[in-house]
Amino acid sequence: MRNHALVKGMQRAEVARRTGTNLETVRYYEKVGLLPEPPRTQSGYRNYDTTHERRIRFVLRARELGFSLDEIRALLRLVDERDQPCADARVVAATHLEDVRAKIADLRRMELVLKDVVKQCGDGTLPACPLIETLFRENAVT
Amino acid sequence: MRNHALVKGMQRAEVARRTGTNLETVRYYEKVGLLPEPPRTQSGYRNYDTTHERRIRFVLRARELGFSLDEIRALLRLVDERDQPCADARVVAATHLEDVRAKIADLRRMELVLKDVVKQCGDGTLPACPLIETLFRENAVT
DNA sequence: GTGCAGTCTGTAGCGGCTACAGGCTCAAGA
DNA sequence: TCTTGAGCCTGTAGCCGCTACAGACTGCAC
Repeated sequence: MRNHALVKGMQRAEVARRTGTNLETVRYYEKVGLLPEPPRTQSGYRNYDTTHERRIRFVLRARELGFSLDEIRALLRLVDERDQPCADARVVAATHLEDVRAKIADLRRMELVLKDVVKQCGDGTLPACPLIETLFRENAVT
Repeated sequence: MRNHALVKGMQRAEVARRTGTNLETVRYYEKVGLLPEPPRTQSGYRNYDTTHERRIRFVLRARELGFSLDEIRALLRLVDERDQPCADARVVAATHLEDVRAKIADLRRMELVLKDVVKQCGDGTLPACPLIETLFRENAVT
């Protein structure tokens, strides 16, 4: 049984395909310390297994939620090193949630102004352009 | 009258201070073609006037509204070259408005998930961490 | 054996700045 | 007059999160 080539691994292209990651991104994540260095074949090819795949998925899901790579590194360190990571992980997530809310607030301010100027521009046949005048005026956003 | 050293200009530090721009950013905007090259003094110092200041403010306001430098270049080209820039400018702004709305939608999705996991984590004393389990699970964001 | 696809490495590029090194210039003070 | 220090000049490198490409090697099919 053990001789059955214990859990045959996969190469970079396969793990990328299975996780929906760009091929180069996998190597990048390894380089920046998000992914442990996989074992290599005799000729130096990387050999991934399901733990790598699982970890890549973690990174991708966290990226989808907008976590920075630094935050993800922190989360993964908690996972790896702490028995009870929840309190610390919660802090990371709560801080990030505040960042996300701040970004939303910024974007909503932009949206309001943009919506207004586009409306004022009407069909664009005005002699003076409200958009351009807004941009030349001070305190466009307030 | 004309001999009165026609409109004495200012140097980079002053125009930066007056517009609230970082000193280096002014040079950067010149380098990437958002700002025309100002005249130089005999010793090569840049000499800005109020038209440069006005243009820098335009760029800053547009940045506050989230326009990319490419979009700003396009807007400025319209200002410089078109008699009636409003129709084209409106298209640039409307397109950007759509981008902003898409970003808001993305962030709101993130916010919902994050809010939920932070809430589930409670005070962080749970044995299993809902946040971390969510990240290891597929389709964190849906 | 020969082709071709896959992998390896290192490096450069994107956007939008920001910062710093190393050299010049300029104005004020001793 | 000489010096000192602040300001300006240039070019270049760094930040983030990838992405892409060059040039060399490997591995598999025909």
